[in-house]
Amino acid sequence: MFAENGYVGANINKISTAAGFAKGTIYNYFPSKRALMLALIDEVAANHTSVITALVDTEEDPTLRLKLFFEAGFSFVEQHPIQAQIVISVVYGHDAEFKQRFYETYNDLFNLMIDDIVGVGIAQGDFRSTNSDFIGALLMSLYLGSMSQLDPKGKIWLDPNDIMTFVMEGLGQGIDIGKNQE
Amino acid sequence: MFAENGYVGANINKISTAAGFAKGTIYNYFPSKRALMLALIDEVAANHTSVITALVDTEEDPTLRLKLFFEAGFSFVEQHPIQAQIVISVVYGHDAEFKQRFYETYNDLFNLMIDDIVGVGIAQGDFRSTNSDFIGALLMSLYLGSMSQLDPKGKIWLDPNDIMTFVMEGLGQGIDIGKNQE
Amino acid sequence: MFAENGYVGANINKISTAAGFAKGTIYNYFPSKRALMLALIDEVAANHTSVITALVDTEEDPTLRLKLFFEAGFSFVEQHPIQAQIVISVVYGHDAEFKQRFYETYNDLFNLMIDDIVGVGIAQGDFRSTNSDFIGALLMSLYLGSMSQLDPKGKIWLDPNDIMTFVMEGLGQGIDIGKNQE
Amino acid sequence: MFAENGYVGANINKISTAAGFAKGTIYNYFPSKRALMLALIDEVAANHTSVITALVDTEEDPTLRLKLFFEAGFSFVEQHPIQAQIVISVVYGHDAEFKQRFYETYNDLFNLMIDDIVGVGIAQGDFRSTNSDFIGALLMSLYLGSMSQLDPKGKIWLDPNDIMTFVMEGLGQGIDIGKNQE
DNA sequence: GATGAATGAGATTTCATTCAT
DNA sequence: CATGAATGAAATCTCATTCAT
Repeated sequence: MFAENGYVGANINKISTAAGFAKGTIYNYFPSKRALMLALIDEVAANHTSVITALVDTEEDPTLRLKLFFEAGFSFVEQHPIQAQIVISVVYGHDAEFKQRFYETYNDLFNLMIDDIVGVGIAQGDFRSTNSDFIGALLMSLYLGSMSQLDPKGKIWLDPNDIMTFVMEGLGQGIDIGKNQE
Repeated sequence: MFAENGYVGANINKISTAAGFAKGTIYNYFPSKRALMLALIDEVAANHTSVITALVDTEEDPTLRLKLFFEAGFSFVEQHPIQAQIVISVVYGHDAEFKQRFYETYNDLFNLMIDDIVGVGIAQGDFRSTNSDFIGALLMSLYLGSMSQLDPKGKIWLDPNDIMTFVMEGLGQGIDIGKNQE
Repeated sequence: MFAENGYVGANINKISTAAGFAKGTIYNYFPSKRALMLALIDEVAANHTSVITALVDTEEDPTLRLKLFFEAGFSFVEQHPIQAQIVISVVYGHDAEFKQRFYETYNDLFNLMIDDIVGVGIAQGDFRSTNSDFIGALLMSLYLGSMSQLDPKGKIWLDPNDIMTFVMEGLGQGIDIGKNQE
Repeated sequence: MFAENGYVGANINKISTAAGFAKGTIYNYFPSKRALMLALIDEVAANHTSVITALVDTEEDPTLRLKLFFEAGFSFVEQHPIQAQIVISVVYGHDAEFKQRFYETYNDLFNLMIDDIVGVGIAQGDFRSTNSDFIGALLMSLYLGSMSQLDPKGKIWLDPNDIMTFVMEGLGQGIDIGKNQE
């Protein structure tokens, strides 16, 4: 409900009914609609982070880790489009408290990208750049932007492989771009 | 108000008061809150499109035109952060009618990017890719994503020049990335 | 407007526009919407009353006068359906002030029917009844009821001649009923 | 409230307060003011129809059935003046949807009068006329017209017996008219 | 005298939240 | 522990009326 209609657009009554409970039951578990949304953000963040981290940690090479980050990320989006939509809703929404909660709960993921992948990659000379913060932020921005290009069935319009290729190219690898995009 | 709080969060009463009018006065000019929002989308689209088109049309070379697109785009965002926020609000929001209106009113800009810049650039061999649709969508996505990284003062977190450099690199030019990012 | 939508349903703005004036102009002539309606009731009453009285007064015999009353009445309704609708609106409406004004302004017509036609008719033995008030009220009720059976083109569904025949029969005359109704 | 002030004049806030509830409670049972009114029309129609039908069906002779129709009808009006006022409000009001609902829900009553009473009465030679539709419509019109002559206490100004006598006379019976009118 | 932009009281409707059962 | 009827603040929208031009 939150994913489909946004926080204000979501309706506690419909949420509870869809969940198979009565309206009041929600208030036995969450003190308010707002608290429910915050709990949801936490849950999504935990899932999202663990899926990506788990896969990224199977490799050590920064380039491979970066690829795995995007792969795991896009895979998460395709398999959990509703959770992804929640993220988009919060990131591009208007609620300061939700945004803050998002940045808090996704802190690990940002650090993974900026320090453990890009930072190490630059230090080892794998990536052409002197500024890991910029590159990290750019890549996260590109990732979030791609996520938001969901069609209703949760399929990302821009092919993940093509995006990765484009990114690798920008970071110094030479591969043909766009070949997977039909 | 729409920019700051989103469509649902905005309040007609506060909007009118902030504009120095009484509640009812708005309804002498717009039949509904929704119609006001649609008019706003149209106005922003017209401004946004004309600023970018005007600058892009001063050059003929696809590479230069692409640079000018981003320059004009980021310049518009920095000078009109509130209008930019409206765009973000619509693009990443939950209202289907607003989204459709956005895509209708921004049609020219999408065509400019995809056909007139990327399409021509690929045809001339300036850009390494065979798929102008993908590249065009990716670049528009990157542009919109960057726009949304506004801080409250309207300053984009990611430096426009760096983004352009990254893009040029991905498309086949060789310049150091991230040097302008402090 | 009042006829079509009722007093509350009528809109001062549309009224003035349809009249070819600006909204404010009405208030140069009438202190309020209510005053406008009251003036309208007076005007309709004057028309209505004078049309019926003029025709009824061309005869002296109560039976003929009663026939002329209905003839003139139905003729007025068919030629001025909108004015007739105003009358219905007031008589069957919910505004006490309007109703009172109606009974005041239609006082002459009620007296014409009850005293000058039915009263005289009973006194002369033309009508079988001992109660002119009842018969007068019944006939006025029947007249108003018939008036209200207007279709949008102002045509009364019940044929006036048939109603008159029915009435005459009830009052002691013998003519076939319903023959004019197709 | 609807009876007293008409549909537009009635106020949801006052309705709910008078009913001993808060404003919003009504909306737990009816989706809109309009839906509430339609439900009310249906309920009144069901009551009204069943009271009349039940009594009319105790006799077989058309003349007696016609008398019982008026008796039951006027009895209903005197015992449920507020429900009667609702009917008047709808029949002589300006809302097309309400009118249509009225004619739909009162269809059985119209058929009872036109086909089962007047039609049969004419066929059997009890009523002098060749047109059951006209007589039926006239009698329904007379009935509705009489109903609307309510004083605030629900007492009909025109005595039901007198109206019935008048009607019987018009249809071919010979009884003194108006003797019961005090 | 005509105008119509501005007004704001008041109406309907929504929905998060409470709480007695 | 679950329920859902009741609540009322708050939001959108209407429209008779005012008044400066």
